Amino acid sequence: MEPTDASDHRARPLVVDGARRPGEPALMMRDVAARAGVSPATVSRVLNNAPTVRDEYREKVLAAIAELGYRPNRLARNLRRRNTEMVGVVVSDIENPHFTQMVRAVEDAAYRRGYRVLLCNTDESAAKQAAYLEMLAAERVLGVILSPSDPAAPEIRELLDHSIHVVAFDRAVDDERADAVLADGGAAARTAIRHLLEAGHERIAFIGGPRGVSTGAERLAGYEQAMRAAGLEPRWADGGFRIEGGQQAAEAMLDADPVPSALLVANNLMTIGARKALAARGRRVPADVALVGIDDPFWAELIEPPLTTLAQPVREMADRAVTLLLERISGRRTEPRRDVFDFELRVRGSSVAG
Amino acid sequence: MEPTDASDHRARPLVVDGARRPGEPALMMRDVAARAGVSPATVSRVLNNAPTVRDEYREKVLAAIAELGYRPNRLARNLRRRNTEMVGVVVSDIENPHFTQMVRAVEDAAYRRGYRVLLCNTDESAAKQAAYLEMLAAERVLGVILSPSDPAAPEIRELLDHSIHVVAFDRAVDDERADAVLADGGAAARTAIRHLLEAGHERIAFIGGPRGVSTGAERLAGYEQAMRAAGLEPRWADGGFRIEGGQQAAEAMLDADPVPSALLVANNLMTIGARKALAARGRRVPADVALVGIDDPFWAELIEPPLTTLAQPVREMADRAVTLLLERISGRRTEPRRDVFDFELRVRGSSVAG
DNA sequence: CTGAAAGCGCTTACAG
DNA sequence: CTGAAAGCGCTTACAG
Repeated sequence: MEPTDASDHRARPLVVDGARRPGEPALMMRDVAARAGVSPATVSRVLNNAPTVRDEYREKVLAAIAELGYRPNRLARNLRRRNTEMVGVVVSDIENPHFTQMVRAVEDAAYRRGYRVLLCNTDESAAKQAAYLEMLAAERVLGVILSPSDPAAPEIRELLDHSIHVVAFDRAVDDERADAVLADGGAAARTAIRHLLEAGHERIAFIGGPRGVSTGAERLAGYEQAMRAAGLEPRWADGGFRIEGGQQAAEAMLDADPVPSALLVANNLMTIGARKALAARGRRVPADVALVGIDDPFWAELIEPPLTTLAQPVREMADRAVTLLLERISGRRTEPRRDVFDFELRVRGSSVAG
Repeated sequence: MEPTDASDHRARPLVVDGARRPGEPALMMRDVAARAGVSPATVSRVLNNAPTVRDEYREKVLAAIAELGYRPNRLARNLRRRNTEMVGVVVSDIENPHFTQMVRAVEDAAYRRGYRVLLCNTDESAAKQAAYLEMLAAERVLGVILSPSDPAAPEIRELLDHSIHVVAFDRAVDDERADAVLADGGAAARTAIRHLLEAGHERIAFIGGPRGVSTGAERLAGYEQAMRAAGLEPRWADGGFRIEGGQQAAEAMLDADPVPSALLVANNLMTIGARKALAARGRRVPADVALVGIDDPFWAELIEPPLTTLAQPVREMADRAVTLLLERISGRRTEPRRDVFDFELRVRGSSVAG
């Protein structure tokens, strides 16, 4: 038996022949009202759990709903109430396990609270982000959880102007009225460098992401800072947060002189690319080159050697994002808020000799 | 002051700096109409690309829209038109890379055709599937692409009764009015067994999924059939399509006598579990035990040895599912249709000596 | 506590 | 080709 959740009010009618005939006009509130001998207003009150309905009526209405198999039309309610119960979730690549985890966690948190998720995948494209944000505005969603491809997009301002709440997730947005749930990528990079320094490395190179997004910029800054603090020369390349970019950047570094003894890679996709490059160049991990990746995708433990990572508390962060959104929606909070979480270093075989 | 039509009771201030002040009532069609000197009906026609609008008016309307920053309210259109541009996508676990690929591909195909995706994650729970399908019905989505946790759920019938189209994806549903886009899991299992027989294996065990869903049932049937045809005794266990289940099933098999020389695993999550079991028991792949997995997740090429898999053409299938849905929506087709795709064997290191 | 009536912001037959 | 008017199916002040 499945655990039944509270929202599951499936008092199922005995429909005589198994099904209403298809194509029949959908039932409306007034049909239920007629059957129950009350007004549509009363039906509406029952459906919305208004406390003021007499028990006798409530039961009649519930019975009529069950007998007829009535299903309210949300479209009408949404128009009347001028909003929906939907939350837009905008990510740049849902196939990236980091975002998959996040989408999953947001969906979960939203579902538990009675909200639904409209999924928007922007492919790191500013144009697609713009199209989606416009659509979310037109659709009058309650709020948007946004991991921006373009943090300065004018559509973000427009959403906020229309009082549609925005929570920046994972990556910051420029507009200061948005809430934000972020992880401290600068600290993550510094932690990683410290770990590699302790393991005796000095020639530590960095494969970074686009500096136009906050995660790209701050992870690079953290790396440079940690290297300079240790009296070492930073050396880095931009892999665009993509597999191929990571591979190309790593290949170039491995072909250069001196060859790095350790590689810090700024996201999980580029780490896949870096591993390909290492394999292609015949470099063993960690004997020849140590490898540390930011993000903790589930495959980190599947590969050989397992990948040392910096992990964000994705579920907690997703939960927080939904919480912040609901605080704003309910009006309990009006000032923007910015929560920053810490990464956690997970040492595995790719950075230390087994 | 703006030039206002006498009928416009809501004189609207000029927008000075490009941004409307937050909290102001949203612009409506009649505001645009007043500014352009036409009726709301004409604004609507322009917005919907009705061919009958005089060019001069069209331009005036477009200009007014741009100047005011008007964004139509989809909620109202949806109510009036009695539908939405949304498609529900229901999967049992979006974190399962197989479904991630599928959701991604469906989102892509839907986006290109102007539809949006409402994401529903059921966690293999019949109750959650029921709640989501009810919501999709209430929301009057155009259609549902469904990989069912519960193929016999009464909500599926209800959707179809309400003329909301359903395309079963990956897994079949009982109701015959639904379209279906499936892959031939029986043939996949037979192909896998043939491959292992050719490699000289005879003690081939199978880790299957729940027989309550079509993929679980038919992959098992294909395995049994192929084994019997080869004069071999089938041996299988149910791993519930989950990592832990796959691990437990594999451990039991490895502890039994005789130990299988090859393992066919019915989905990618259980394959992860099987690998854990093999590692825990100190069995080398493929030297001690060959391993073949159904599904071709991206991590199959990342691990050591790379995993031999049976791959579904997920993108093609997703495209087809969206196509079938749109055929039904447009009324171009009224009879249900069922498309079955073939898996493809991808031989990698886990099943043949390197 | 309940009902009649207005209204959410569009679209679309209908008449001109 | 265009506009006035009705209506999509609910919710919610308002009056009783």
